Amino acid sequence: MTASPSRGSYKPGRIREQSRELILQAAEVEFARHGFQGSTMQRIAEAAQVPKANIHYYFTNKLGLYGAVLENTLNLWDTVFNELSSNDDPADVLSRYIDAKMEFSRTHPTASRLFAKEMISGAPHLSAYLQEDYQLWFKQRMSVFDSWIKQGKMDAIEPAHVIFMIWSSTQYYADFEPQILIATQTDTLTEAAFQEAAASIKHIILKGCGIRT
Amino acid sequence: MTASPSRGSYKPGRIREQSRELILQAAEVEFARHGFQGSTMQRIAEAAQVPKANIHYYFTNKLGLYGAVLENTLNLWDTVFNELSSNDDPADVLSRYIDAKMEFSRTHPTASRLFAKEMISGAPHLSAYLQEDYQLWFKQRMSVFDSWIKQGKMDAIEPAHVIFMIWSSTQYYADFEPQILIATQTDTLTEAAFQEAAASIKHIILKGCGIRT
DNA sequence: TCAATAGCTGTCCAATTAGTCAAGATTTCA
DNA sequence: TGAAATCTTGACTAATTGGACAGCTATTGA
Repeated sequence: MTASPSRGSYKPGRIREQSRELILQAAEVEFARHGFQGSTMQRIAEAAQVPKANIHYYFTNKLGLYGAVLENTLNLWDTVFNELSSNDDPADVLSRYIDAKMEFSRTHPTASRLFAKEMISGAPHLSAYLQEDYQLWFKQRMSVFDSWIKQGKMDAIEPAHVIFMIWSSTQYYADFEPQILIATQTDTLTEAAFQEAAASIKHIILKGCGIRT
Repeated sequence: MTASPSRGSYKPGRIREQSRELILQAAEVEFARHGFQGSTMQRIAEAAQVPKANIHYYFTNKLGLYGAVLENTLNLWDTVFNELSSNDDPADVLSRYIDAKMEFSRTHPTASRLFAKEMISGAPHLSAYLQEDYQLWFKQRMSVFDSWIKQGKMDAIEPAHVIFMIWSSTQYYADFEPQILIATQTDTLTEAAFQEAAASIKHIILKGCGIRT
């Protein structure tokens, strides 16, 4: 609203994209750690190494910034969600999906944490995104499981719970990292540790669902 | 520091306990939903239906209140943690433990969420509690699993990952309730839903670990 | 009954922080 | 080059909020 482009035959600068991205990244880390209210524009500005007023040039207000971060993050999630494709071989599909989710936890822990915090807070800013598309996606995947059950390819377990188990166990390694580190008495989760965890999860889920590998 | 009991042969009132408890309960809900920074003393006061200044009479400051809430909560957790007793029958032990954890998620969702938020934030106020005792507990349970593996009572899976799977999947139904509600298109998680979830988790974990029931 | 102690709260204050703004610097392209 | 558009930022403001505190009421036990 500050400067409205009246009829300028101007170039929609690419500085814009760079600066926005820089700020968004800093904001994601800040929001994931301290939540919406707990984050300060000042700290985000410092992390992004720009003056605070510069953030307000690119984003209308704090909520707008938060929304932009959330949207950014949700696009990432979508990619991983859709990794759960339908296929005739449940062992193959679920293995891939668990690996993809686990890889996401490893490479995008802050995105996972941001999402988790939103959920725990009652998803006040997420409910808009998680409506019809999401429910459709969920229903479709459920029906794939159902068909596997009908074909005797897996045990008769309510598919929703299987999906929830995959989500929870994989996200745990991003969201609850401090607890894992303390419990296992290590100080970083290595890539090898993630692979070992993924292997364990795959073993338990597949075998636990009666899926032949 | 306001009124120091110099040498009063007085009775350490029981009003104290009541008021403290009232405030703690309101604070737990508030902190679980909005986190430490996001919570305001004013809102907690309103929820507890006491003037804000009254909270400051019982608790030194916001951090002190938060610490008290956290300590309260951790005592609850301990009880459930210790449900994982050692016993010769893994099916029995794990079944009971999963049920206990699930029951905790159902009856104490705010405690679960508070704990989760702390973890996701890097456990800044929790690290003190989660040191030696916790690590000892974890090691001991791990060795129980190891003995089961040695006795051929379960598959050779790194015990830590099994415990993490139990924790994550059971806590999920408290922490990520909004997501579950949206996905399953219901508006409350009934006791029956919890039992069904517990049954699924038990099926998958036990069978997945190769534990005979 | 009556101090002494414990419990309560309205009012105020200082610090933090989101957001504004206007002036200036830089970039773009005709 | 130059003027229009875009970008930058220091300084300021208003609102929120944690916390202090003095004076008050209620409870207790002798």
